[in-house]
Amino acid sequence: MKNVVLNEIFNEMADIMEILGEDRFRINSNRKVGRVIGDIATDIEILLATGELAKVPGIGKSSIAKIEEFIKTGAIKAHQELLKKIPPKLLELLSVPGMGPKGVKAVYDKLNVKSIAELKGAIKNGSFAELPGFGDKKAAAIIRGIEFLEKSTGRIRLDEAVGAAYIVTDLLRELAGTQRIQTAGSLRRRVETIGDVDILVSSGKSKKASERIIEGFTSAEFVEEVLAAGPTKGSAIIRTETAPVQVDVRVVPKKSFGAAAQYFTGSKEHNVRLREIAIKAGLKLNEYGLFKGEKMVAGEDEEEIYQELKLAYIEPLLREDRGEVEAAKTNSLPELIQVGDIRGDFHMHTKASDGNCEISEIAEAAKEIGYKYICITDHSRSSAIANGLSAGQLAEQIKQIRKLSEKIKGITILAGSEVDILADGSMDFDDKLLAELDFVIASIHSGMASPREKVTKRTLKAMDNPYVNCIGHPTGRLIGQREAMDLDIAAVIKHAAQTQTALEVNANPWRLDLKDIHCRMAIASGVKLVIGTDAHSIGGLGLMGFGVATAARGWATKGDVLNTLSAAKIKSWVKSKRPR
DNA sequence: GCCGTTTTCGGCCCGACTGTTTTCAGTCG
Repeated sequence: MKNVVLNEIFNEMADIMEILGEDRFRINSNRKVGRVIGDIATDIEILLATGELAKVPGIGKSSIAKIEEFIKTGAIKAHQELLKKIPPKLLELLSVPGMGPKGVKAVYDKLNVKSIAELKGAIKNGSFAELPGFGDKKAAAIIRGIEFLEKSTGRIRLDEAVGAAYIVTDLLRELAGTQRIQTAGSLRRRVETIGDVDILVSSGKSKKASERIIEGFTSAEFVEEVLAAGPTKGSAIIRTETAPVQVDVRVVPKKSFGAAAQYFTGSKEHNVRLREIAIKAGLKLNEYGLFKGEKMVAGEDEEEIYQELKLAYIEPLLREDRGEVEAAKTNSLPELIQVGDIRGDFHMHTKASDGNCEISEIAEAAKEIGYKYICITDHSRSSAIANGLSAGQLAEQIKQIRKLSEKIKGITILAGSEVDILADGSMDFDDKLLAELDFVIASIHSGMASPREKVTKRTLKAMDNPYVNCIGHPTGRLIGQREAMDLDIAAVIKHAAQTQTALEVNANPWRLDLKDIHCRMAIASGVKLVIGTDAHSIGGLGLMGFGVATAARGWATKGDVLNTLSAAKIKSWVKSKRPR
């Protein structure tokens, strides 16, 4: 798919135009085109060919011409022209916290600084601080920004963000004057990676109460560095078990709590849409409330804001300006799947392969959660590193599972396997053995760097096997660590629909694979999702929420997810693909 | 550059904090 590279091109054009000081509305427009392309789950070439692209909001004639040019020639002239206007490394300066387009233009024009390395030099020799509008403090802030950039790994995983949020909310709860506490931002929307953690607090009326809360936060022992501390907002880098995390705390009055929650949950693009709707209705929306003139018409609760704007309530998970505002207008939002709808977990490992607990232990733990069934899916023999089971060992395990499922009351234990898809697309076990299993997940664990055609073909062939019920972690990505395979996801989804094969939403926060927009694409094609925690321990079962959130971000309803069915229904679903 | 139950022209989201300023621009979210 050319979506990703087009997304980058349009963003780069916007960045360059911003440095050059061009019209900000055109800049915004280009940025929006980039984002919209990045969010689209369908191959942009297909959209272009079918004429659907013209219907996508935000993409106009001029952008369509550019996209067409790119698909035909592999480049966009306007983009090339812009690139000629600035030195290649200048854009990296924008990534330094504290350096915006104006700052970049100033250091380039006046000091001929063309890269982060040269910026460092200009700060060291003092020329930076002498620029008009700059100074010693700004110089120090930029140096800190560069250091942060050098040591940080960028965005953090969801589980890390959740951990950081706990550290801070635990403290805030203990502080005098705090009333309601709510995590907001991308963490509340359960975006796959988080830049910084936003936490919202409501406090009593006095300004002092608010100041004390910010002070309590910024002076906490876990704070490594205070980035900003005003009367209502504090921003700090905190220590966590894994990485340093930036946390922003905002204190708002009780009557504005809902408006602030709405505002700080974002996404920015979603909020822009809401404010536009407000303006058209003669209202004004900000973090303090929805106003008609001076009068507040909504603000204490989030729901009333949407209500007053004549929109159905939009769940945080959907607030990305990916069509949810339009759906809210016509009251056609999906009823999203929730953790409570999940009746069982399909993907887990035990001591037999690379897990650390017994089947009985994980079954009891699952029963405790309230599941009606689990499916044991240890690795197959080719996953030697993961101590994969031989055919004989799996046959033994199946017997063991049947006995345990009888013995442990209140939960059904299904016998499954996470079978390797071999290099030629065949399965690591023969069909006779696979036929003994209740559910088969097929996964690629090797040759992930192979060319697109090869990894795609492998996956398609696996789905042709009548005993394969689900493709595990279809793209193989590890967030922040390993790129996804160069898989033709559109082809995989199409074939999944044709072969009645489900696609996994691996709930492990390292994976979240399929990711949200791929889930949406699969659902649109009628493909069922299976949410699996890929637990390697009892604690791993607790990751289900991340998978459910990811599916819901892809607009999944209960009906789109196999985990919401009973064990009996699962069995008949499996049976319907098998030869009679 | 994009868009239209106030518009095919004339608009286009909002506020906190910081630093360098004597009233505001830049950056961030």
